[in-house]
Amino acid sequence: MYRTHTCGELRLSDVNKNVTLAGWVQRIRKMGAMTFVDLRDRYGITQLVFNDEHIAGICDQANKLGREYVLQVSGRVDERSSKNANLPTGDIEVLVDKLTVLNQSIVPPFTIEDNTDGGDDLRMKYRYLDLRRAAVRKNLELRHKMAFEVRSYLDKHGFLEVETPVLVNSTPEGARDFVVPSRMNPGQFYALPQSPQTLKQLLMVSGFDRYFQIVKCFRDEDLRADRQPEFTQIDCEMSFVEQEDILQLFEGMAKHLFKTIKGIEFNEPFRRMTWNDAMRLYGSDKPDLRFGMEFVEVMDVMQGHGFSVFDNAAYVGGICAKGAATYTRKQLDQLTEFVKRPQVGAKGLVYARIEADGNVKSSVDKFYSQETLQAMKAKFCAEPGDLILILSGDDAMKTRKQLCELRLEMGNQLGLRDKNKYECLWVIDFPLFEWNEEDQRYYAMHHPFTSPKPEDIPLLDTDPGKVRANAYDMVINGVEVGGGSIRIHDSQLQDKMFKLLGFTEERAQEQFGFLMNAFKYGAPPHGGLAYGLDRLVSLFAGLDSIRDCIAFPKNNSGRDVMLDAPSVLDDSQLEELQIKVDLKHQ
RNA sequence: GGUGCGUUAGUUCAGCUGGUUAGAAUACGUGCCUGUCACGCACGGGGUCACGGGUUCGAGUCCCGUACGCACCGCCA
Repeated sequence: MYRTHTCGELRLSDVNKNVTLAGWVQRIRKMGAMTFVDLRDRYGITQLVFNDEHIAGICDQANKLGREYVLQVSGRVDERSSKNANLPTGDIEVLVDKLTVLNQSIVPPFTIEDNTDGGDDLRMKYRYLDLRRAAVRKNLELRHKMAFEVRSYLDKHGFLEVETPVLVNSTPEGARDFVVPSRMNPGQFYALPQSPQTLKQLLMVSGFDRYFQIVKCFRDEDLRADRQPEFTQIDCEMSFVEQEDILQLFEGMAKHLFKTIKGIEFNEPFRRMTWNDAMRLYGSDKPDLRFGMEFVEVMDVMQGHGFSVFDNAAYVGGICAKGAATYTRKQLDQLTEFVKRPQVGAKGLVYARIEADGNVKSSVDKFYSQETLQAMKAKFCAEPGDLILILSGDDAMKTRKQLCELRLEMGNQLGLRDKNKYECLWVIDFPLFEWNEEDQRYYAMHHPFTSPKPEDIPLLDTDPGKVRANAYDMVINGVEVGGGSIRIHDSQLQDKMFKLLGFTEERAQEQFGFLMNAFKYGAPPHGGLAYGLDRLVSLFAGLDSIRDCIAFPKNNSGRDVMLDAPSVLDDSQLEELQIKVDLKHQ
């Protein structure tokens, strides 16, 4: 037996027991004829004492150890004379009788401690060492616990976990596919699923009326802090349900997670907001509701006074930052620069301070009377000490998105985005289509299987852009953690959708014939949703990047720097696949 | 495809308007130390300043390009 206890479990009640521990050397403190070693495993850290008074010469053995050596030690649990309140095991130590070095270690490239000196890049290259750190390990433990609670909740509600294939076929719409060549079918490729969307719909046709799967999905698109090329979805689908049934059940799942994992109870139903309101009030389909600062439109007040920037704009609106009138000229200039960055793209920023006497002092004073400015102040419900920030532009939607960036930045600067506060929201009534200016055609905003709202079906022929979908997203603290829709189960309506999306009958048949045919055999009404597990875990853990809750993540360029993947193939492998690599852009 | 920031010791970073031998902290090594827990003290080793080009009497420092990393925009049904 390698060990009788872990390095995290011994307490005062274990004093005088003879124990055997195994683990890694975290730190060595040499005191002459006595040496302390912090021994670490997954469960914690226990202090070992090597004392020459106890066993002659044992310090010499201990002094030859190095960081990350793997040890097995036996000895007696003693109460410490000076305790360490920072450690769960801080009341005790193990007085070592016998030391066995199970393995040596070369000096690690960074310190394996909570406050490591290693940068992200290096930690990823040696991720197996990084994962020894409690800070990273805790994220994976949280991930396990959340996945466990998801399974428990869904099992309790009659869901079956069914695995779907990873080698499937390529779909033209949506994200780029990762492809896998087929040796047995030369010149042909599988694609890795962007989501098991069509397969779970087929399971509904098969009568598995409550399906779920915690499943890897793959998208060959550029990465972000919250986007990996392979990520994990909690994928769910139900039959004989309406939108309300799905919202209720999965709001319940989110609440179950908050309760069991974080001990937070939500007594009220989650807020709901139409996509239109979200865009109008927050300029985003995933607003962060931890703070207010809703947009206020001020076209009526501010236009027609000779300030041509506003007079010629399609949208003039702003936000009121409570108590921010103390902002200095320098800070306001920095905000102006922030909105003028290419990533935001505004032309400029108009600001107005509400002074202690109630007067409004604005950067465009010369165009406006105090009376007009007071009318504006009233629209914002602004009070002395507040700061009003206004953007304008030719394109109302673009300007709102710029204002959204400014709102989030002000939320950050004013400390309104508390990581320990959670504001959950359903965004509903998404548009069914999105017009693409470049291609001069409609694309499905969600996916081509999303059903229109029944009352909007007539608009499909007259004004497709106005059709609303039975689609919904769950948003927590400005993060889209999940989304779904009620699907089309009628093959005629599905045909119509494909037509509107520019599919010829042949192409629709070729790409989705299997689904269309299945729907002819009695498809039940169905719908579902999928949560992004990585995003949920990073939100619960308060992380800035989903990488920190993934054991072996990819870097910004989609590379695994530890494995050095992707890599070129041997000629013999290419030969077998009958593939010739000819890089065009070199 | 684009924008911004970065690349200097094992690591994290400093290095100003260009100027003799490139620093700190930490890690590492050696020695001292019996109550440390970020132990302490002393000494020591450790650098192709990412790469290529240019400007200059002289480049870690200025300019151009490349590579890599991070954040973001586009993209992500």
